[in-house]
Amino acid sequence: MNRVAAAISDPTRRAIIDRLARGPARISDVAAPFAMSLTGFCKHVRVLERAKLIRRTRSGRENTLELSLEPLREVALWILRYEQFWRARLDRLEKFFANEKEPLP
Amino acid sequence: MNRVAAAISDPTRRAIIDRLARGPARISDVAAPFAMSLTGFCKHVRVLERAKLIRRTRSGRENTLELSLEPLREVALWILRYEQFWRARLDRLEKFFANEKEPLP
DNA sequence: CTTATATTGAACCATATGGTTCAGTATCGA
DNA sequence: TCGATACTGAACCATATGGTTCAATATAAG
Repeated sequence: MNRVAAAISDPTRRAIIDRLARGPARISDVAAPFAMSLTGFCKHVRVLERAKLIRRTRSGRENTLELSLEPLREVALWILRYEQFWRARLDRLEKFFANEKEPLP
Repeated sequence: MNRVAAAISDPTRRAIIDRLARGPARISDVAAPFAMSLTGFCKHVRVLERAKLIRRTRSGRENTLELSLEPLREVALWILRYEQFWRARLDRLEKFFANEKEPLP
């Protein structure tokens, strides 16, 4: 989980994850909103890929990125071991999510 | 939450958190099990301190470290947004299968 | 007062991160 | 075929991380 926690420590990469949570997309399309060179952007993609948080599908010259949230589970589980320290807050959080109709931003 | 996620991406620092979850302790005592110089260990403490995951109380020459799990909440919250996403997908999938005439393969 | 204990600072090293630019490759469309 | 599009690699830079050793400081204990 080292690479996963490190991966989500960067706001650009969290934004990439947020974007891909709405569905798979090409690198260029995901990169478009970022004020950064495409080369720099690709480095973030590499970091997410090494953390297994995204899968890449090459078809021709296009690279389609797809989110794989599985590795986040381990980090969540580690943090939730301390659940007892803030159980009340977590309960409220769960209720909040339970009442949401659209879970994603 | 950048510093927090980065802080927990290192196994030594996660072990420090695990140790301090059992109660406050002096730096030397926390450091003892680690095959590492005390100076090196103190650097990890600094990282955790900047992430506000531990508080330090100086009394004389001793530094007592105390855990503050609060900052982890933001990371947990961010991940749990997707936990909900998994559940929502699963729910939809279950409904889909529930309406199928053919049983599951 | 002297010495041992607890911790920090400074300097150093290797590697990773987050970014750039420029050049190259591969492929799609006209 | 030719040019535009979609990336990727190489080289570079600054800073952070994870570690070391040796020296310094502060304080507690004898």
